Amino acid sequence: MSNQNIKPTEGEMEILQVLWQKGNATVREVHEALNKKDAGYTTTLKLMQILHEKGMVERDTNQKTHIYKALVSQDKTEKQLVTKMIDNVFNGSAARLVMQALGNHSASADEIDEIKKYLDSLK
Amino acid sequence: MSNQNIKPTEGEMEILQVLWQKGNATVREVHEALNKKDAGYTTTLKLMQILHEKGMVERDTNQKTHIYKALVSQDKTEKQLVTKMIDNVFNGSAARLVMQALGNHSASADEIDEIKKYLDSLK
DNA sequence: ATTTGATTACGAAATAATTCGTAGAACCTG
DNA sequence: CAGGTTCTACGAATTATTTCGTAATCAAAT
Repeated sequence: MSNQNIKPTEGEMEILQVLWQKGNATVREVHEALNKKDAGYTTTLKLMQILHEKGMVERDTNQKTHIYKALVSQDKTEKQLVTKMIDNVFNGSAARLVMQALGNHSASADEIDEIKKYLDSLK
Repeated sequence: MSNQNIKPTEGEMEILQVLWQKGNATVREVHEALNKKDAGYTTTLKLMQILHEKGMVERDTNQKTHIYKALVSQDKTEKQLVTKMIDNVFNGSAARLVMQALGNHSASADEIDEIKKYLDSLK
């Protein structure tokens, strides 16, 4: 099976998102992107090192300051998390998740149209 | 603020779901409903006791065998989890979550119809 | 060359979550 | 009532996750 089990923790997810958004980045860049009052620099560093151990990111160590890049795809990771939530929370019903997501959250009229179009394209 | 912060852990969620489904239940009933190879009876018990400490379930202790019942609403809990995922994983876009959930093939044709109806009802 | 500042490595503390062992109480059944 | 079973309580072990302190390394600047 070529299926690596992607299961980033919450802290790891925060970092992955910065990497997905920036393409690649140094520890400092990531750390500043998530300017959380709580965590220190070495905390971010450590998490990124763990991500590297786990094979979820790669890094270029040619320079003193390493440059990180996500190896796991955003799409696959999101899918995995969503699937897990559908199973764990919504008893396997994607529809229930969708309705819960739309019922509360300010889904704008635009978003709703977008989703409709998407549904039609699924058929 | 009347907003209790519902943040069940994964293990707690499993139990809550059984309680939501059954209405109320003993520890044994819950434990058997989730017949996981891994966990022993007292593990389930402990988790339910923790849920009780945290105020997420109530229990009737008149009989030797206690009867548990969820206090937090399924709807609110699901909403909270979904909202958190939208924020943490999808940068605030409910639409992105929805599409990810539907793109999955986990949605049947029936479900898709249901969602369409729901969207129409939204205005 | 020496200092200063930024970086990585790494272990370990702190926190959170799960799992289990054991003791004692309550309830049968004979 | 004695023995066996089921239950709760509770502490503690285990595992996972996050956070930090410190040392070593490197680079830049004086």
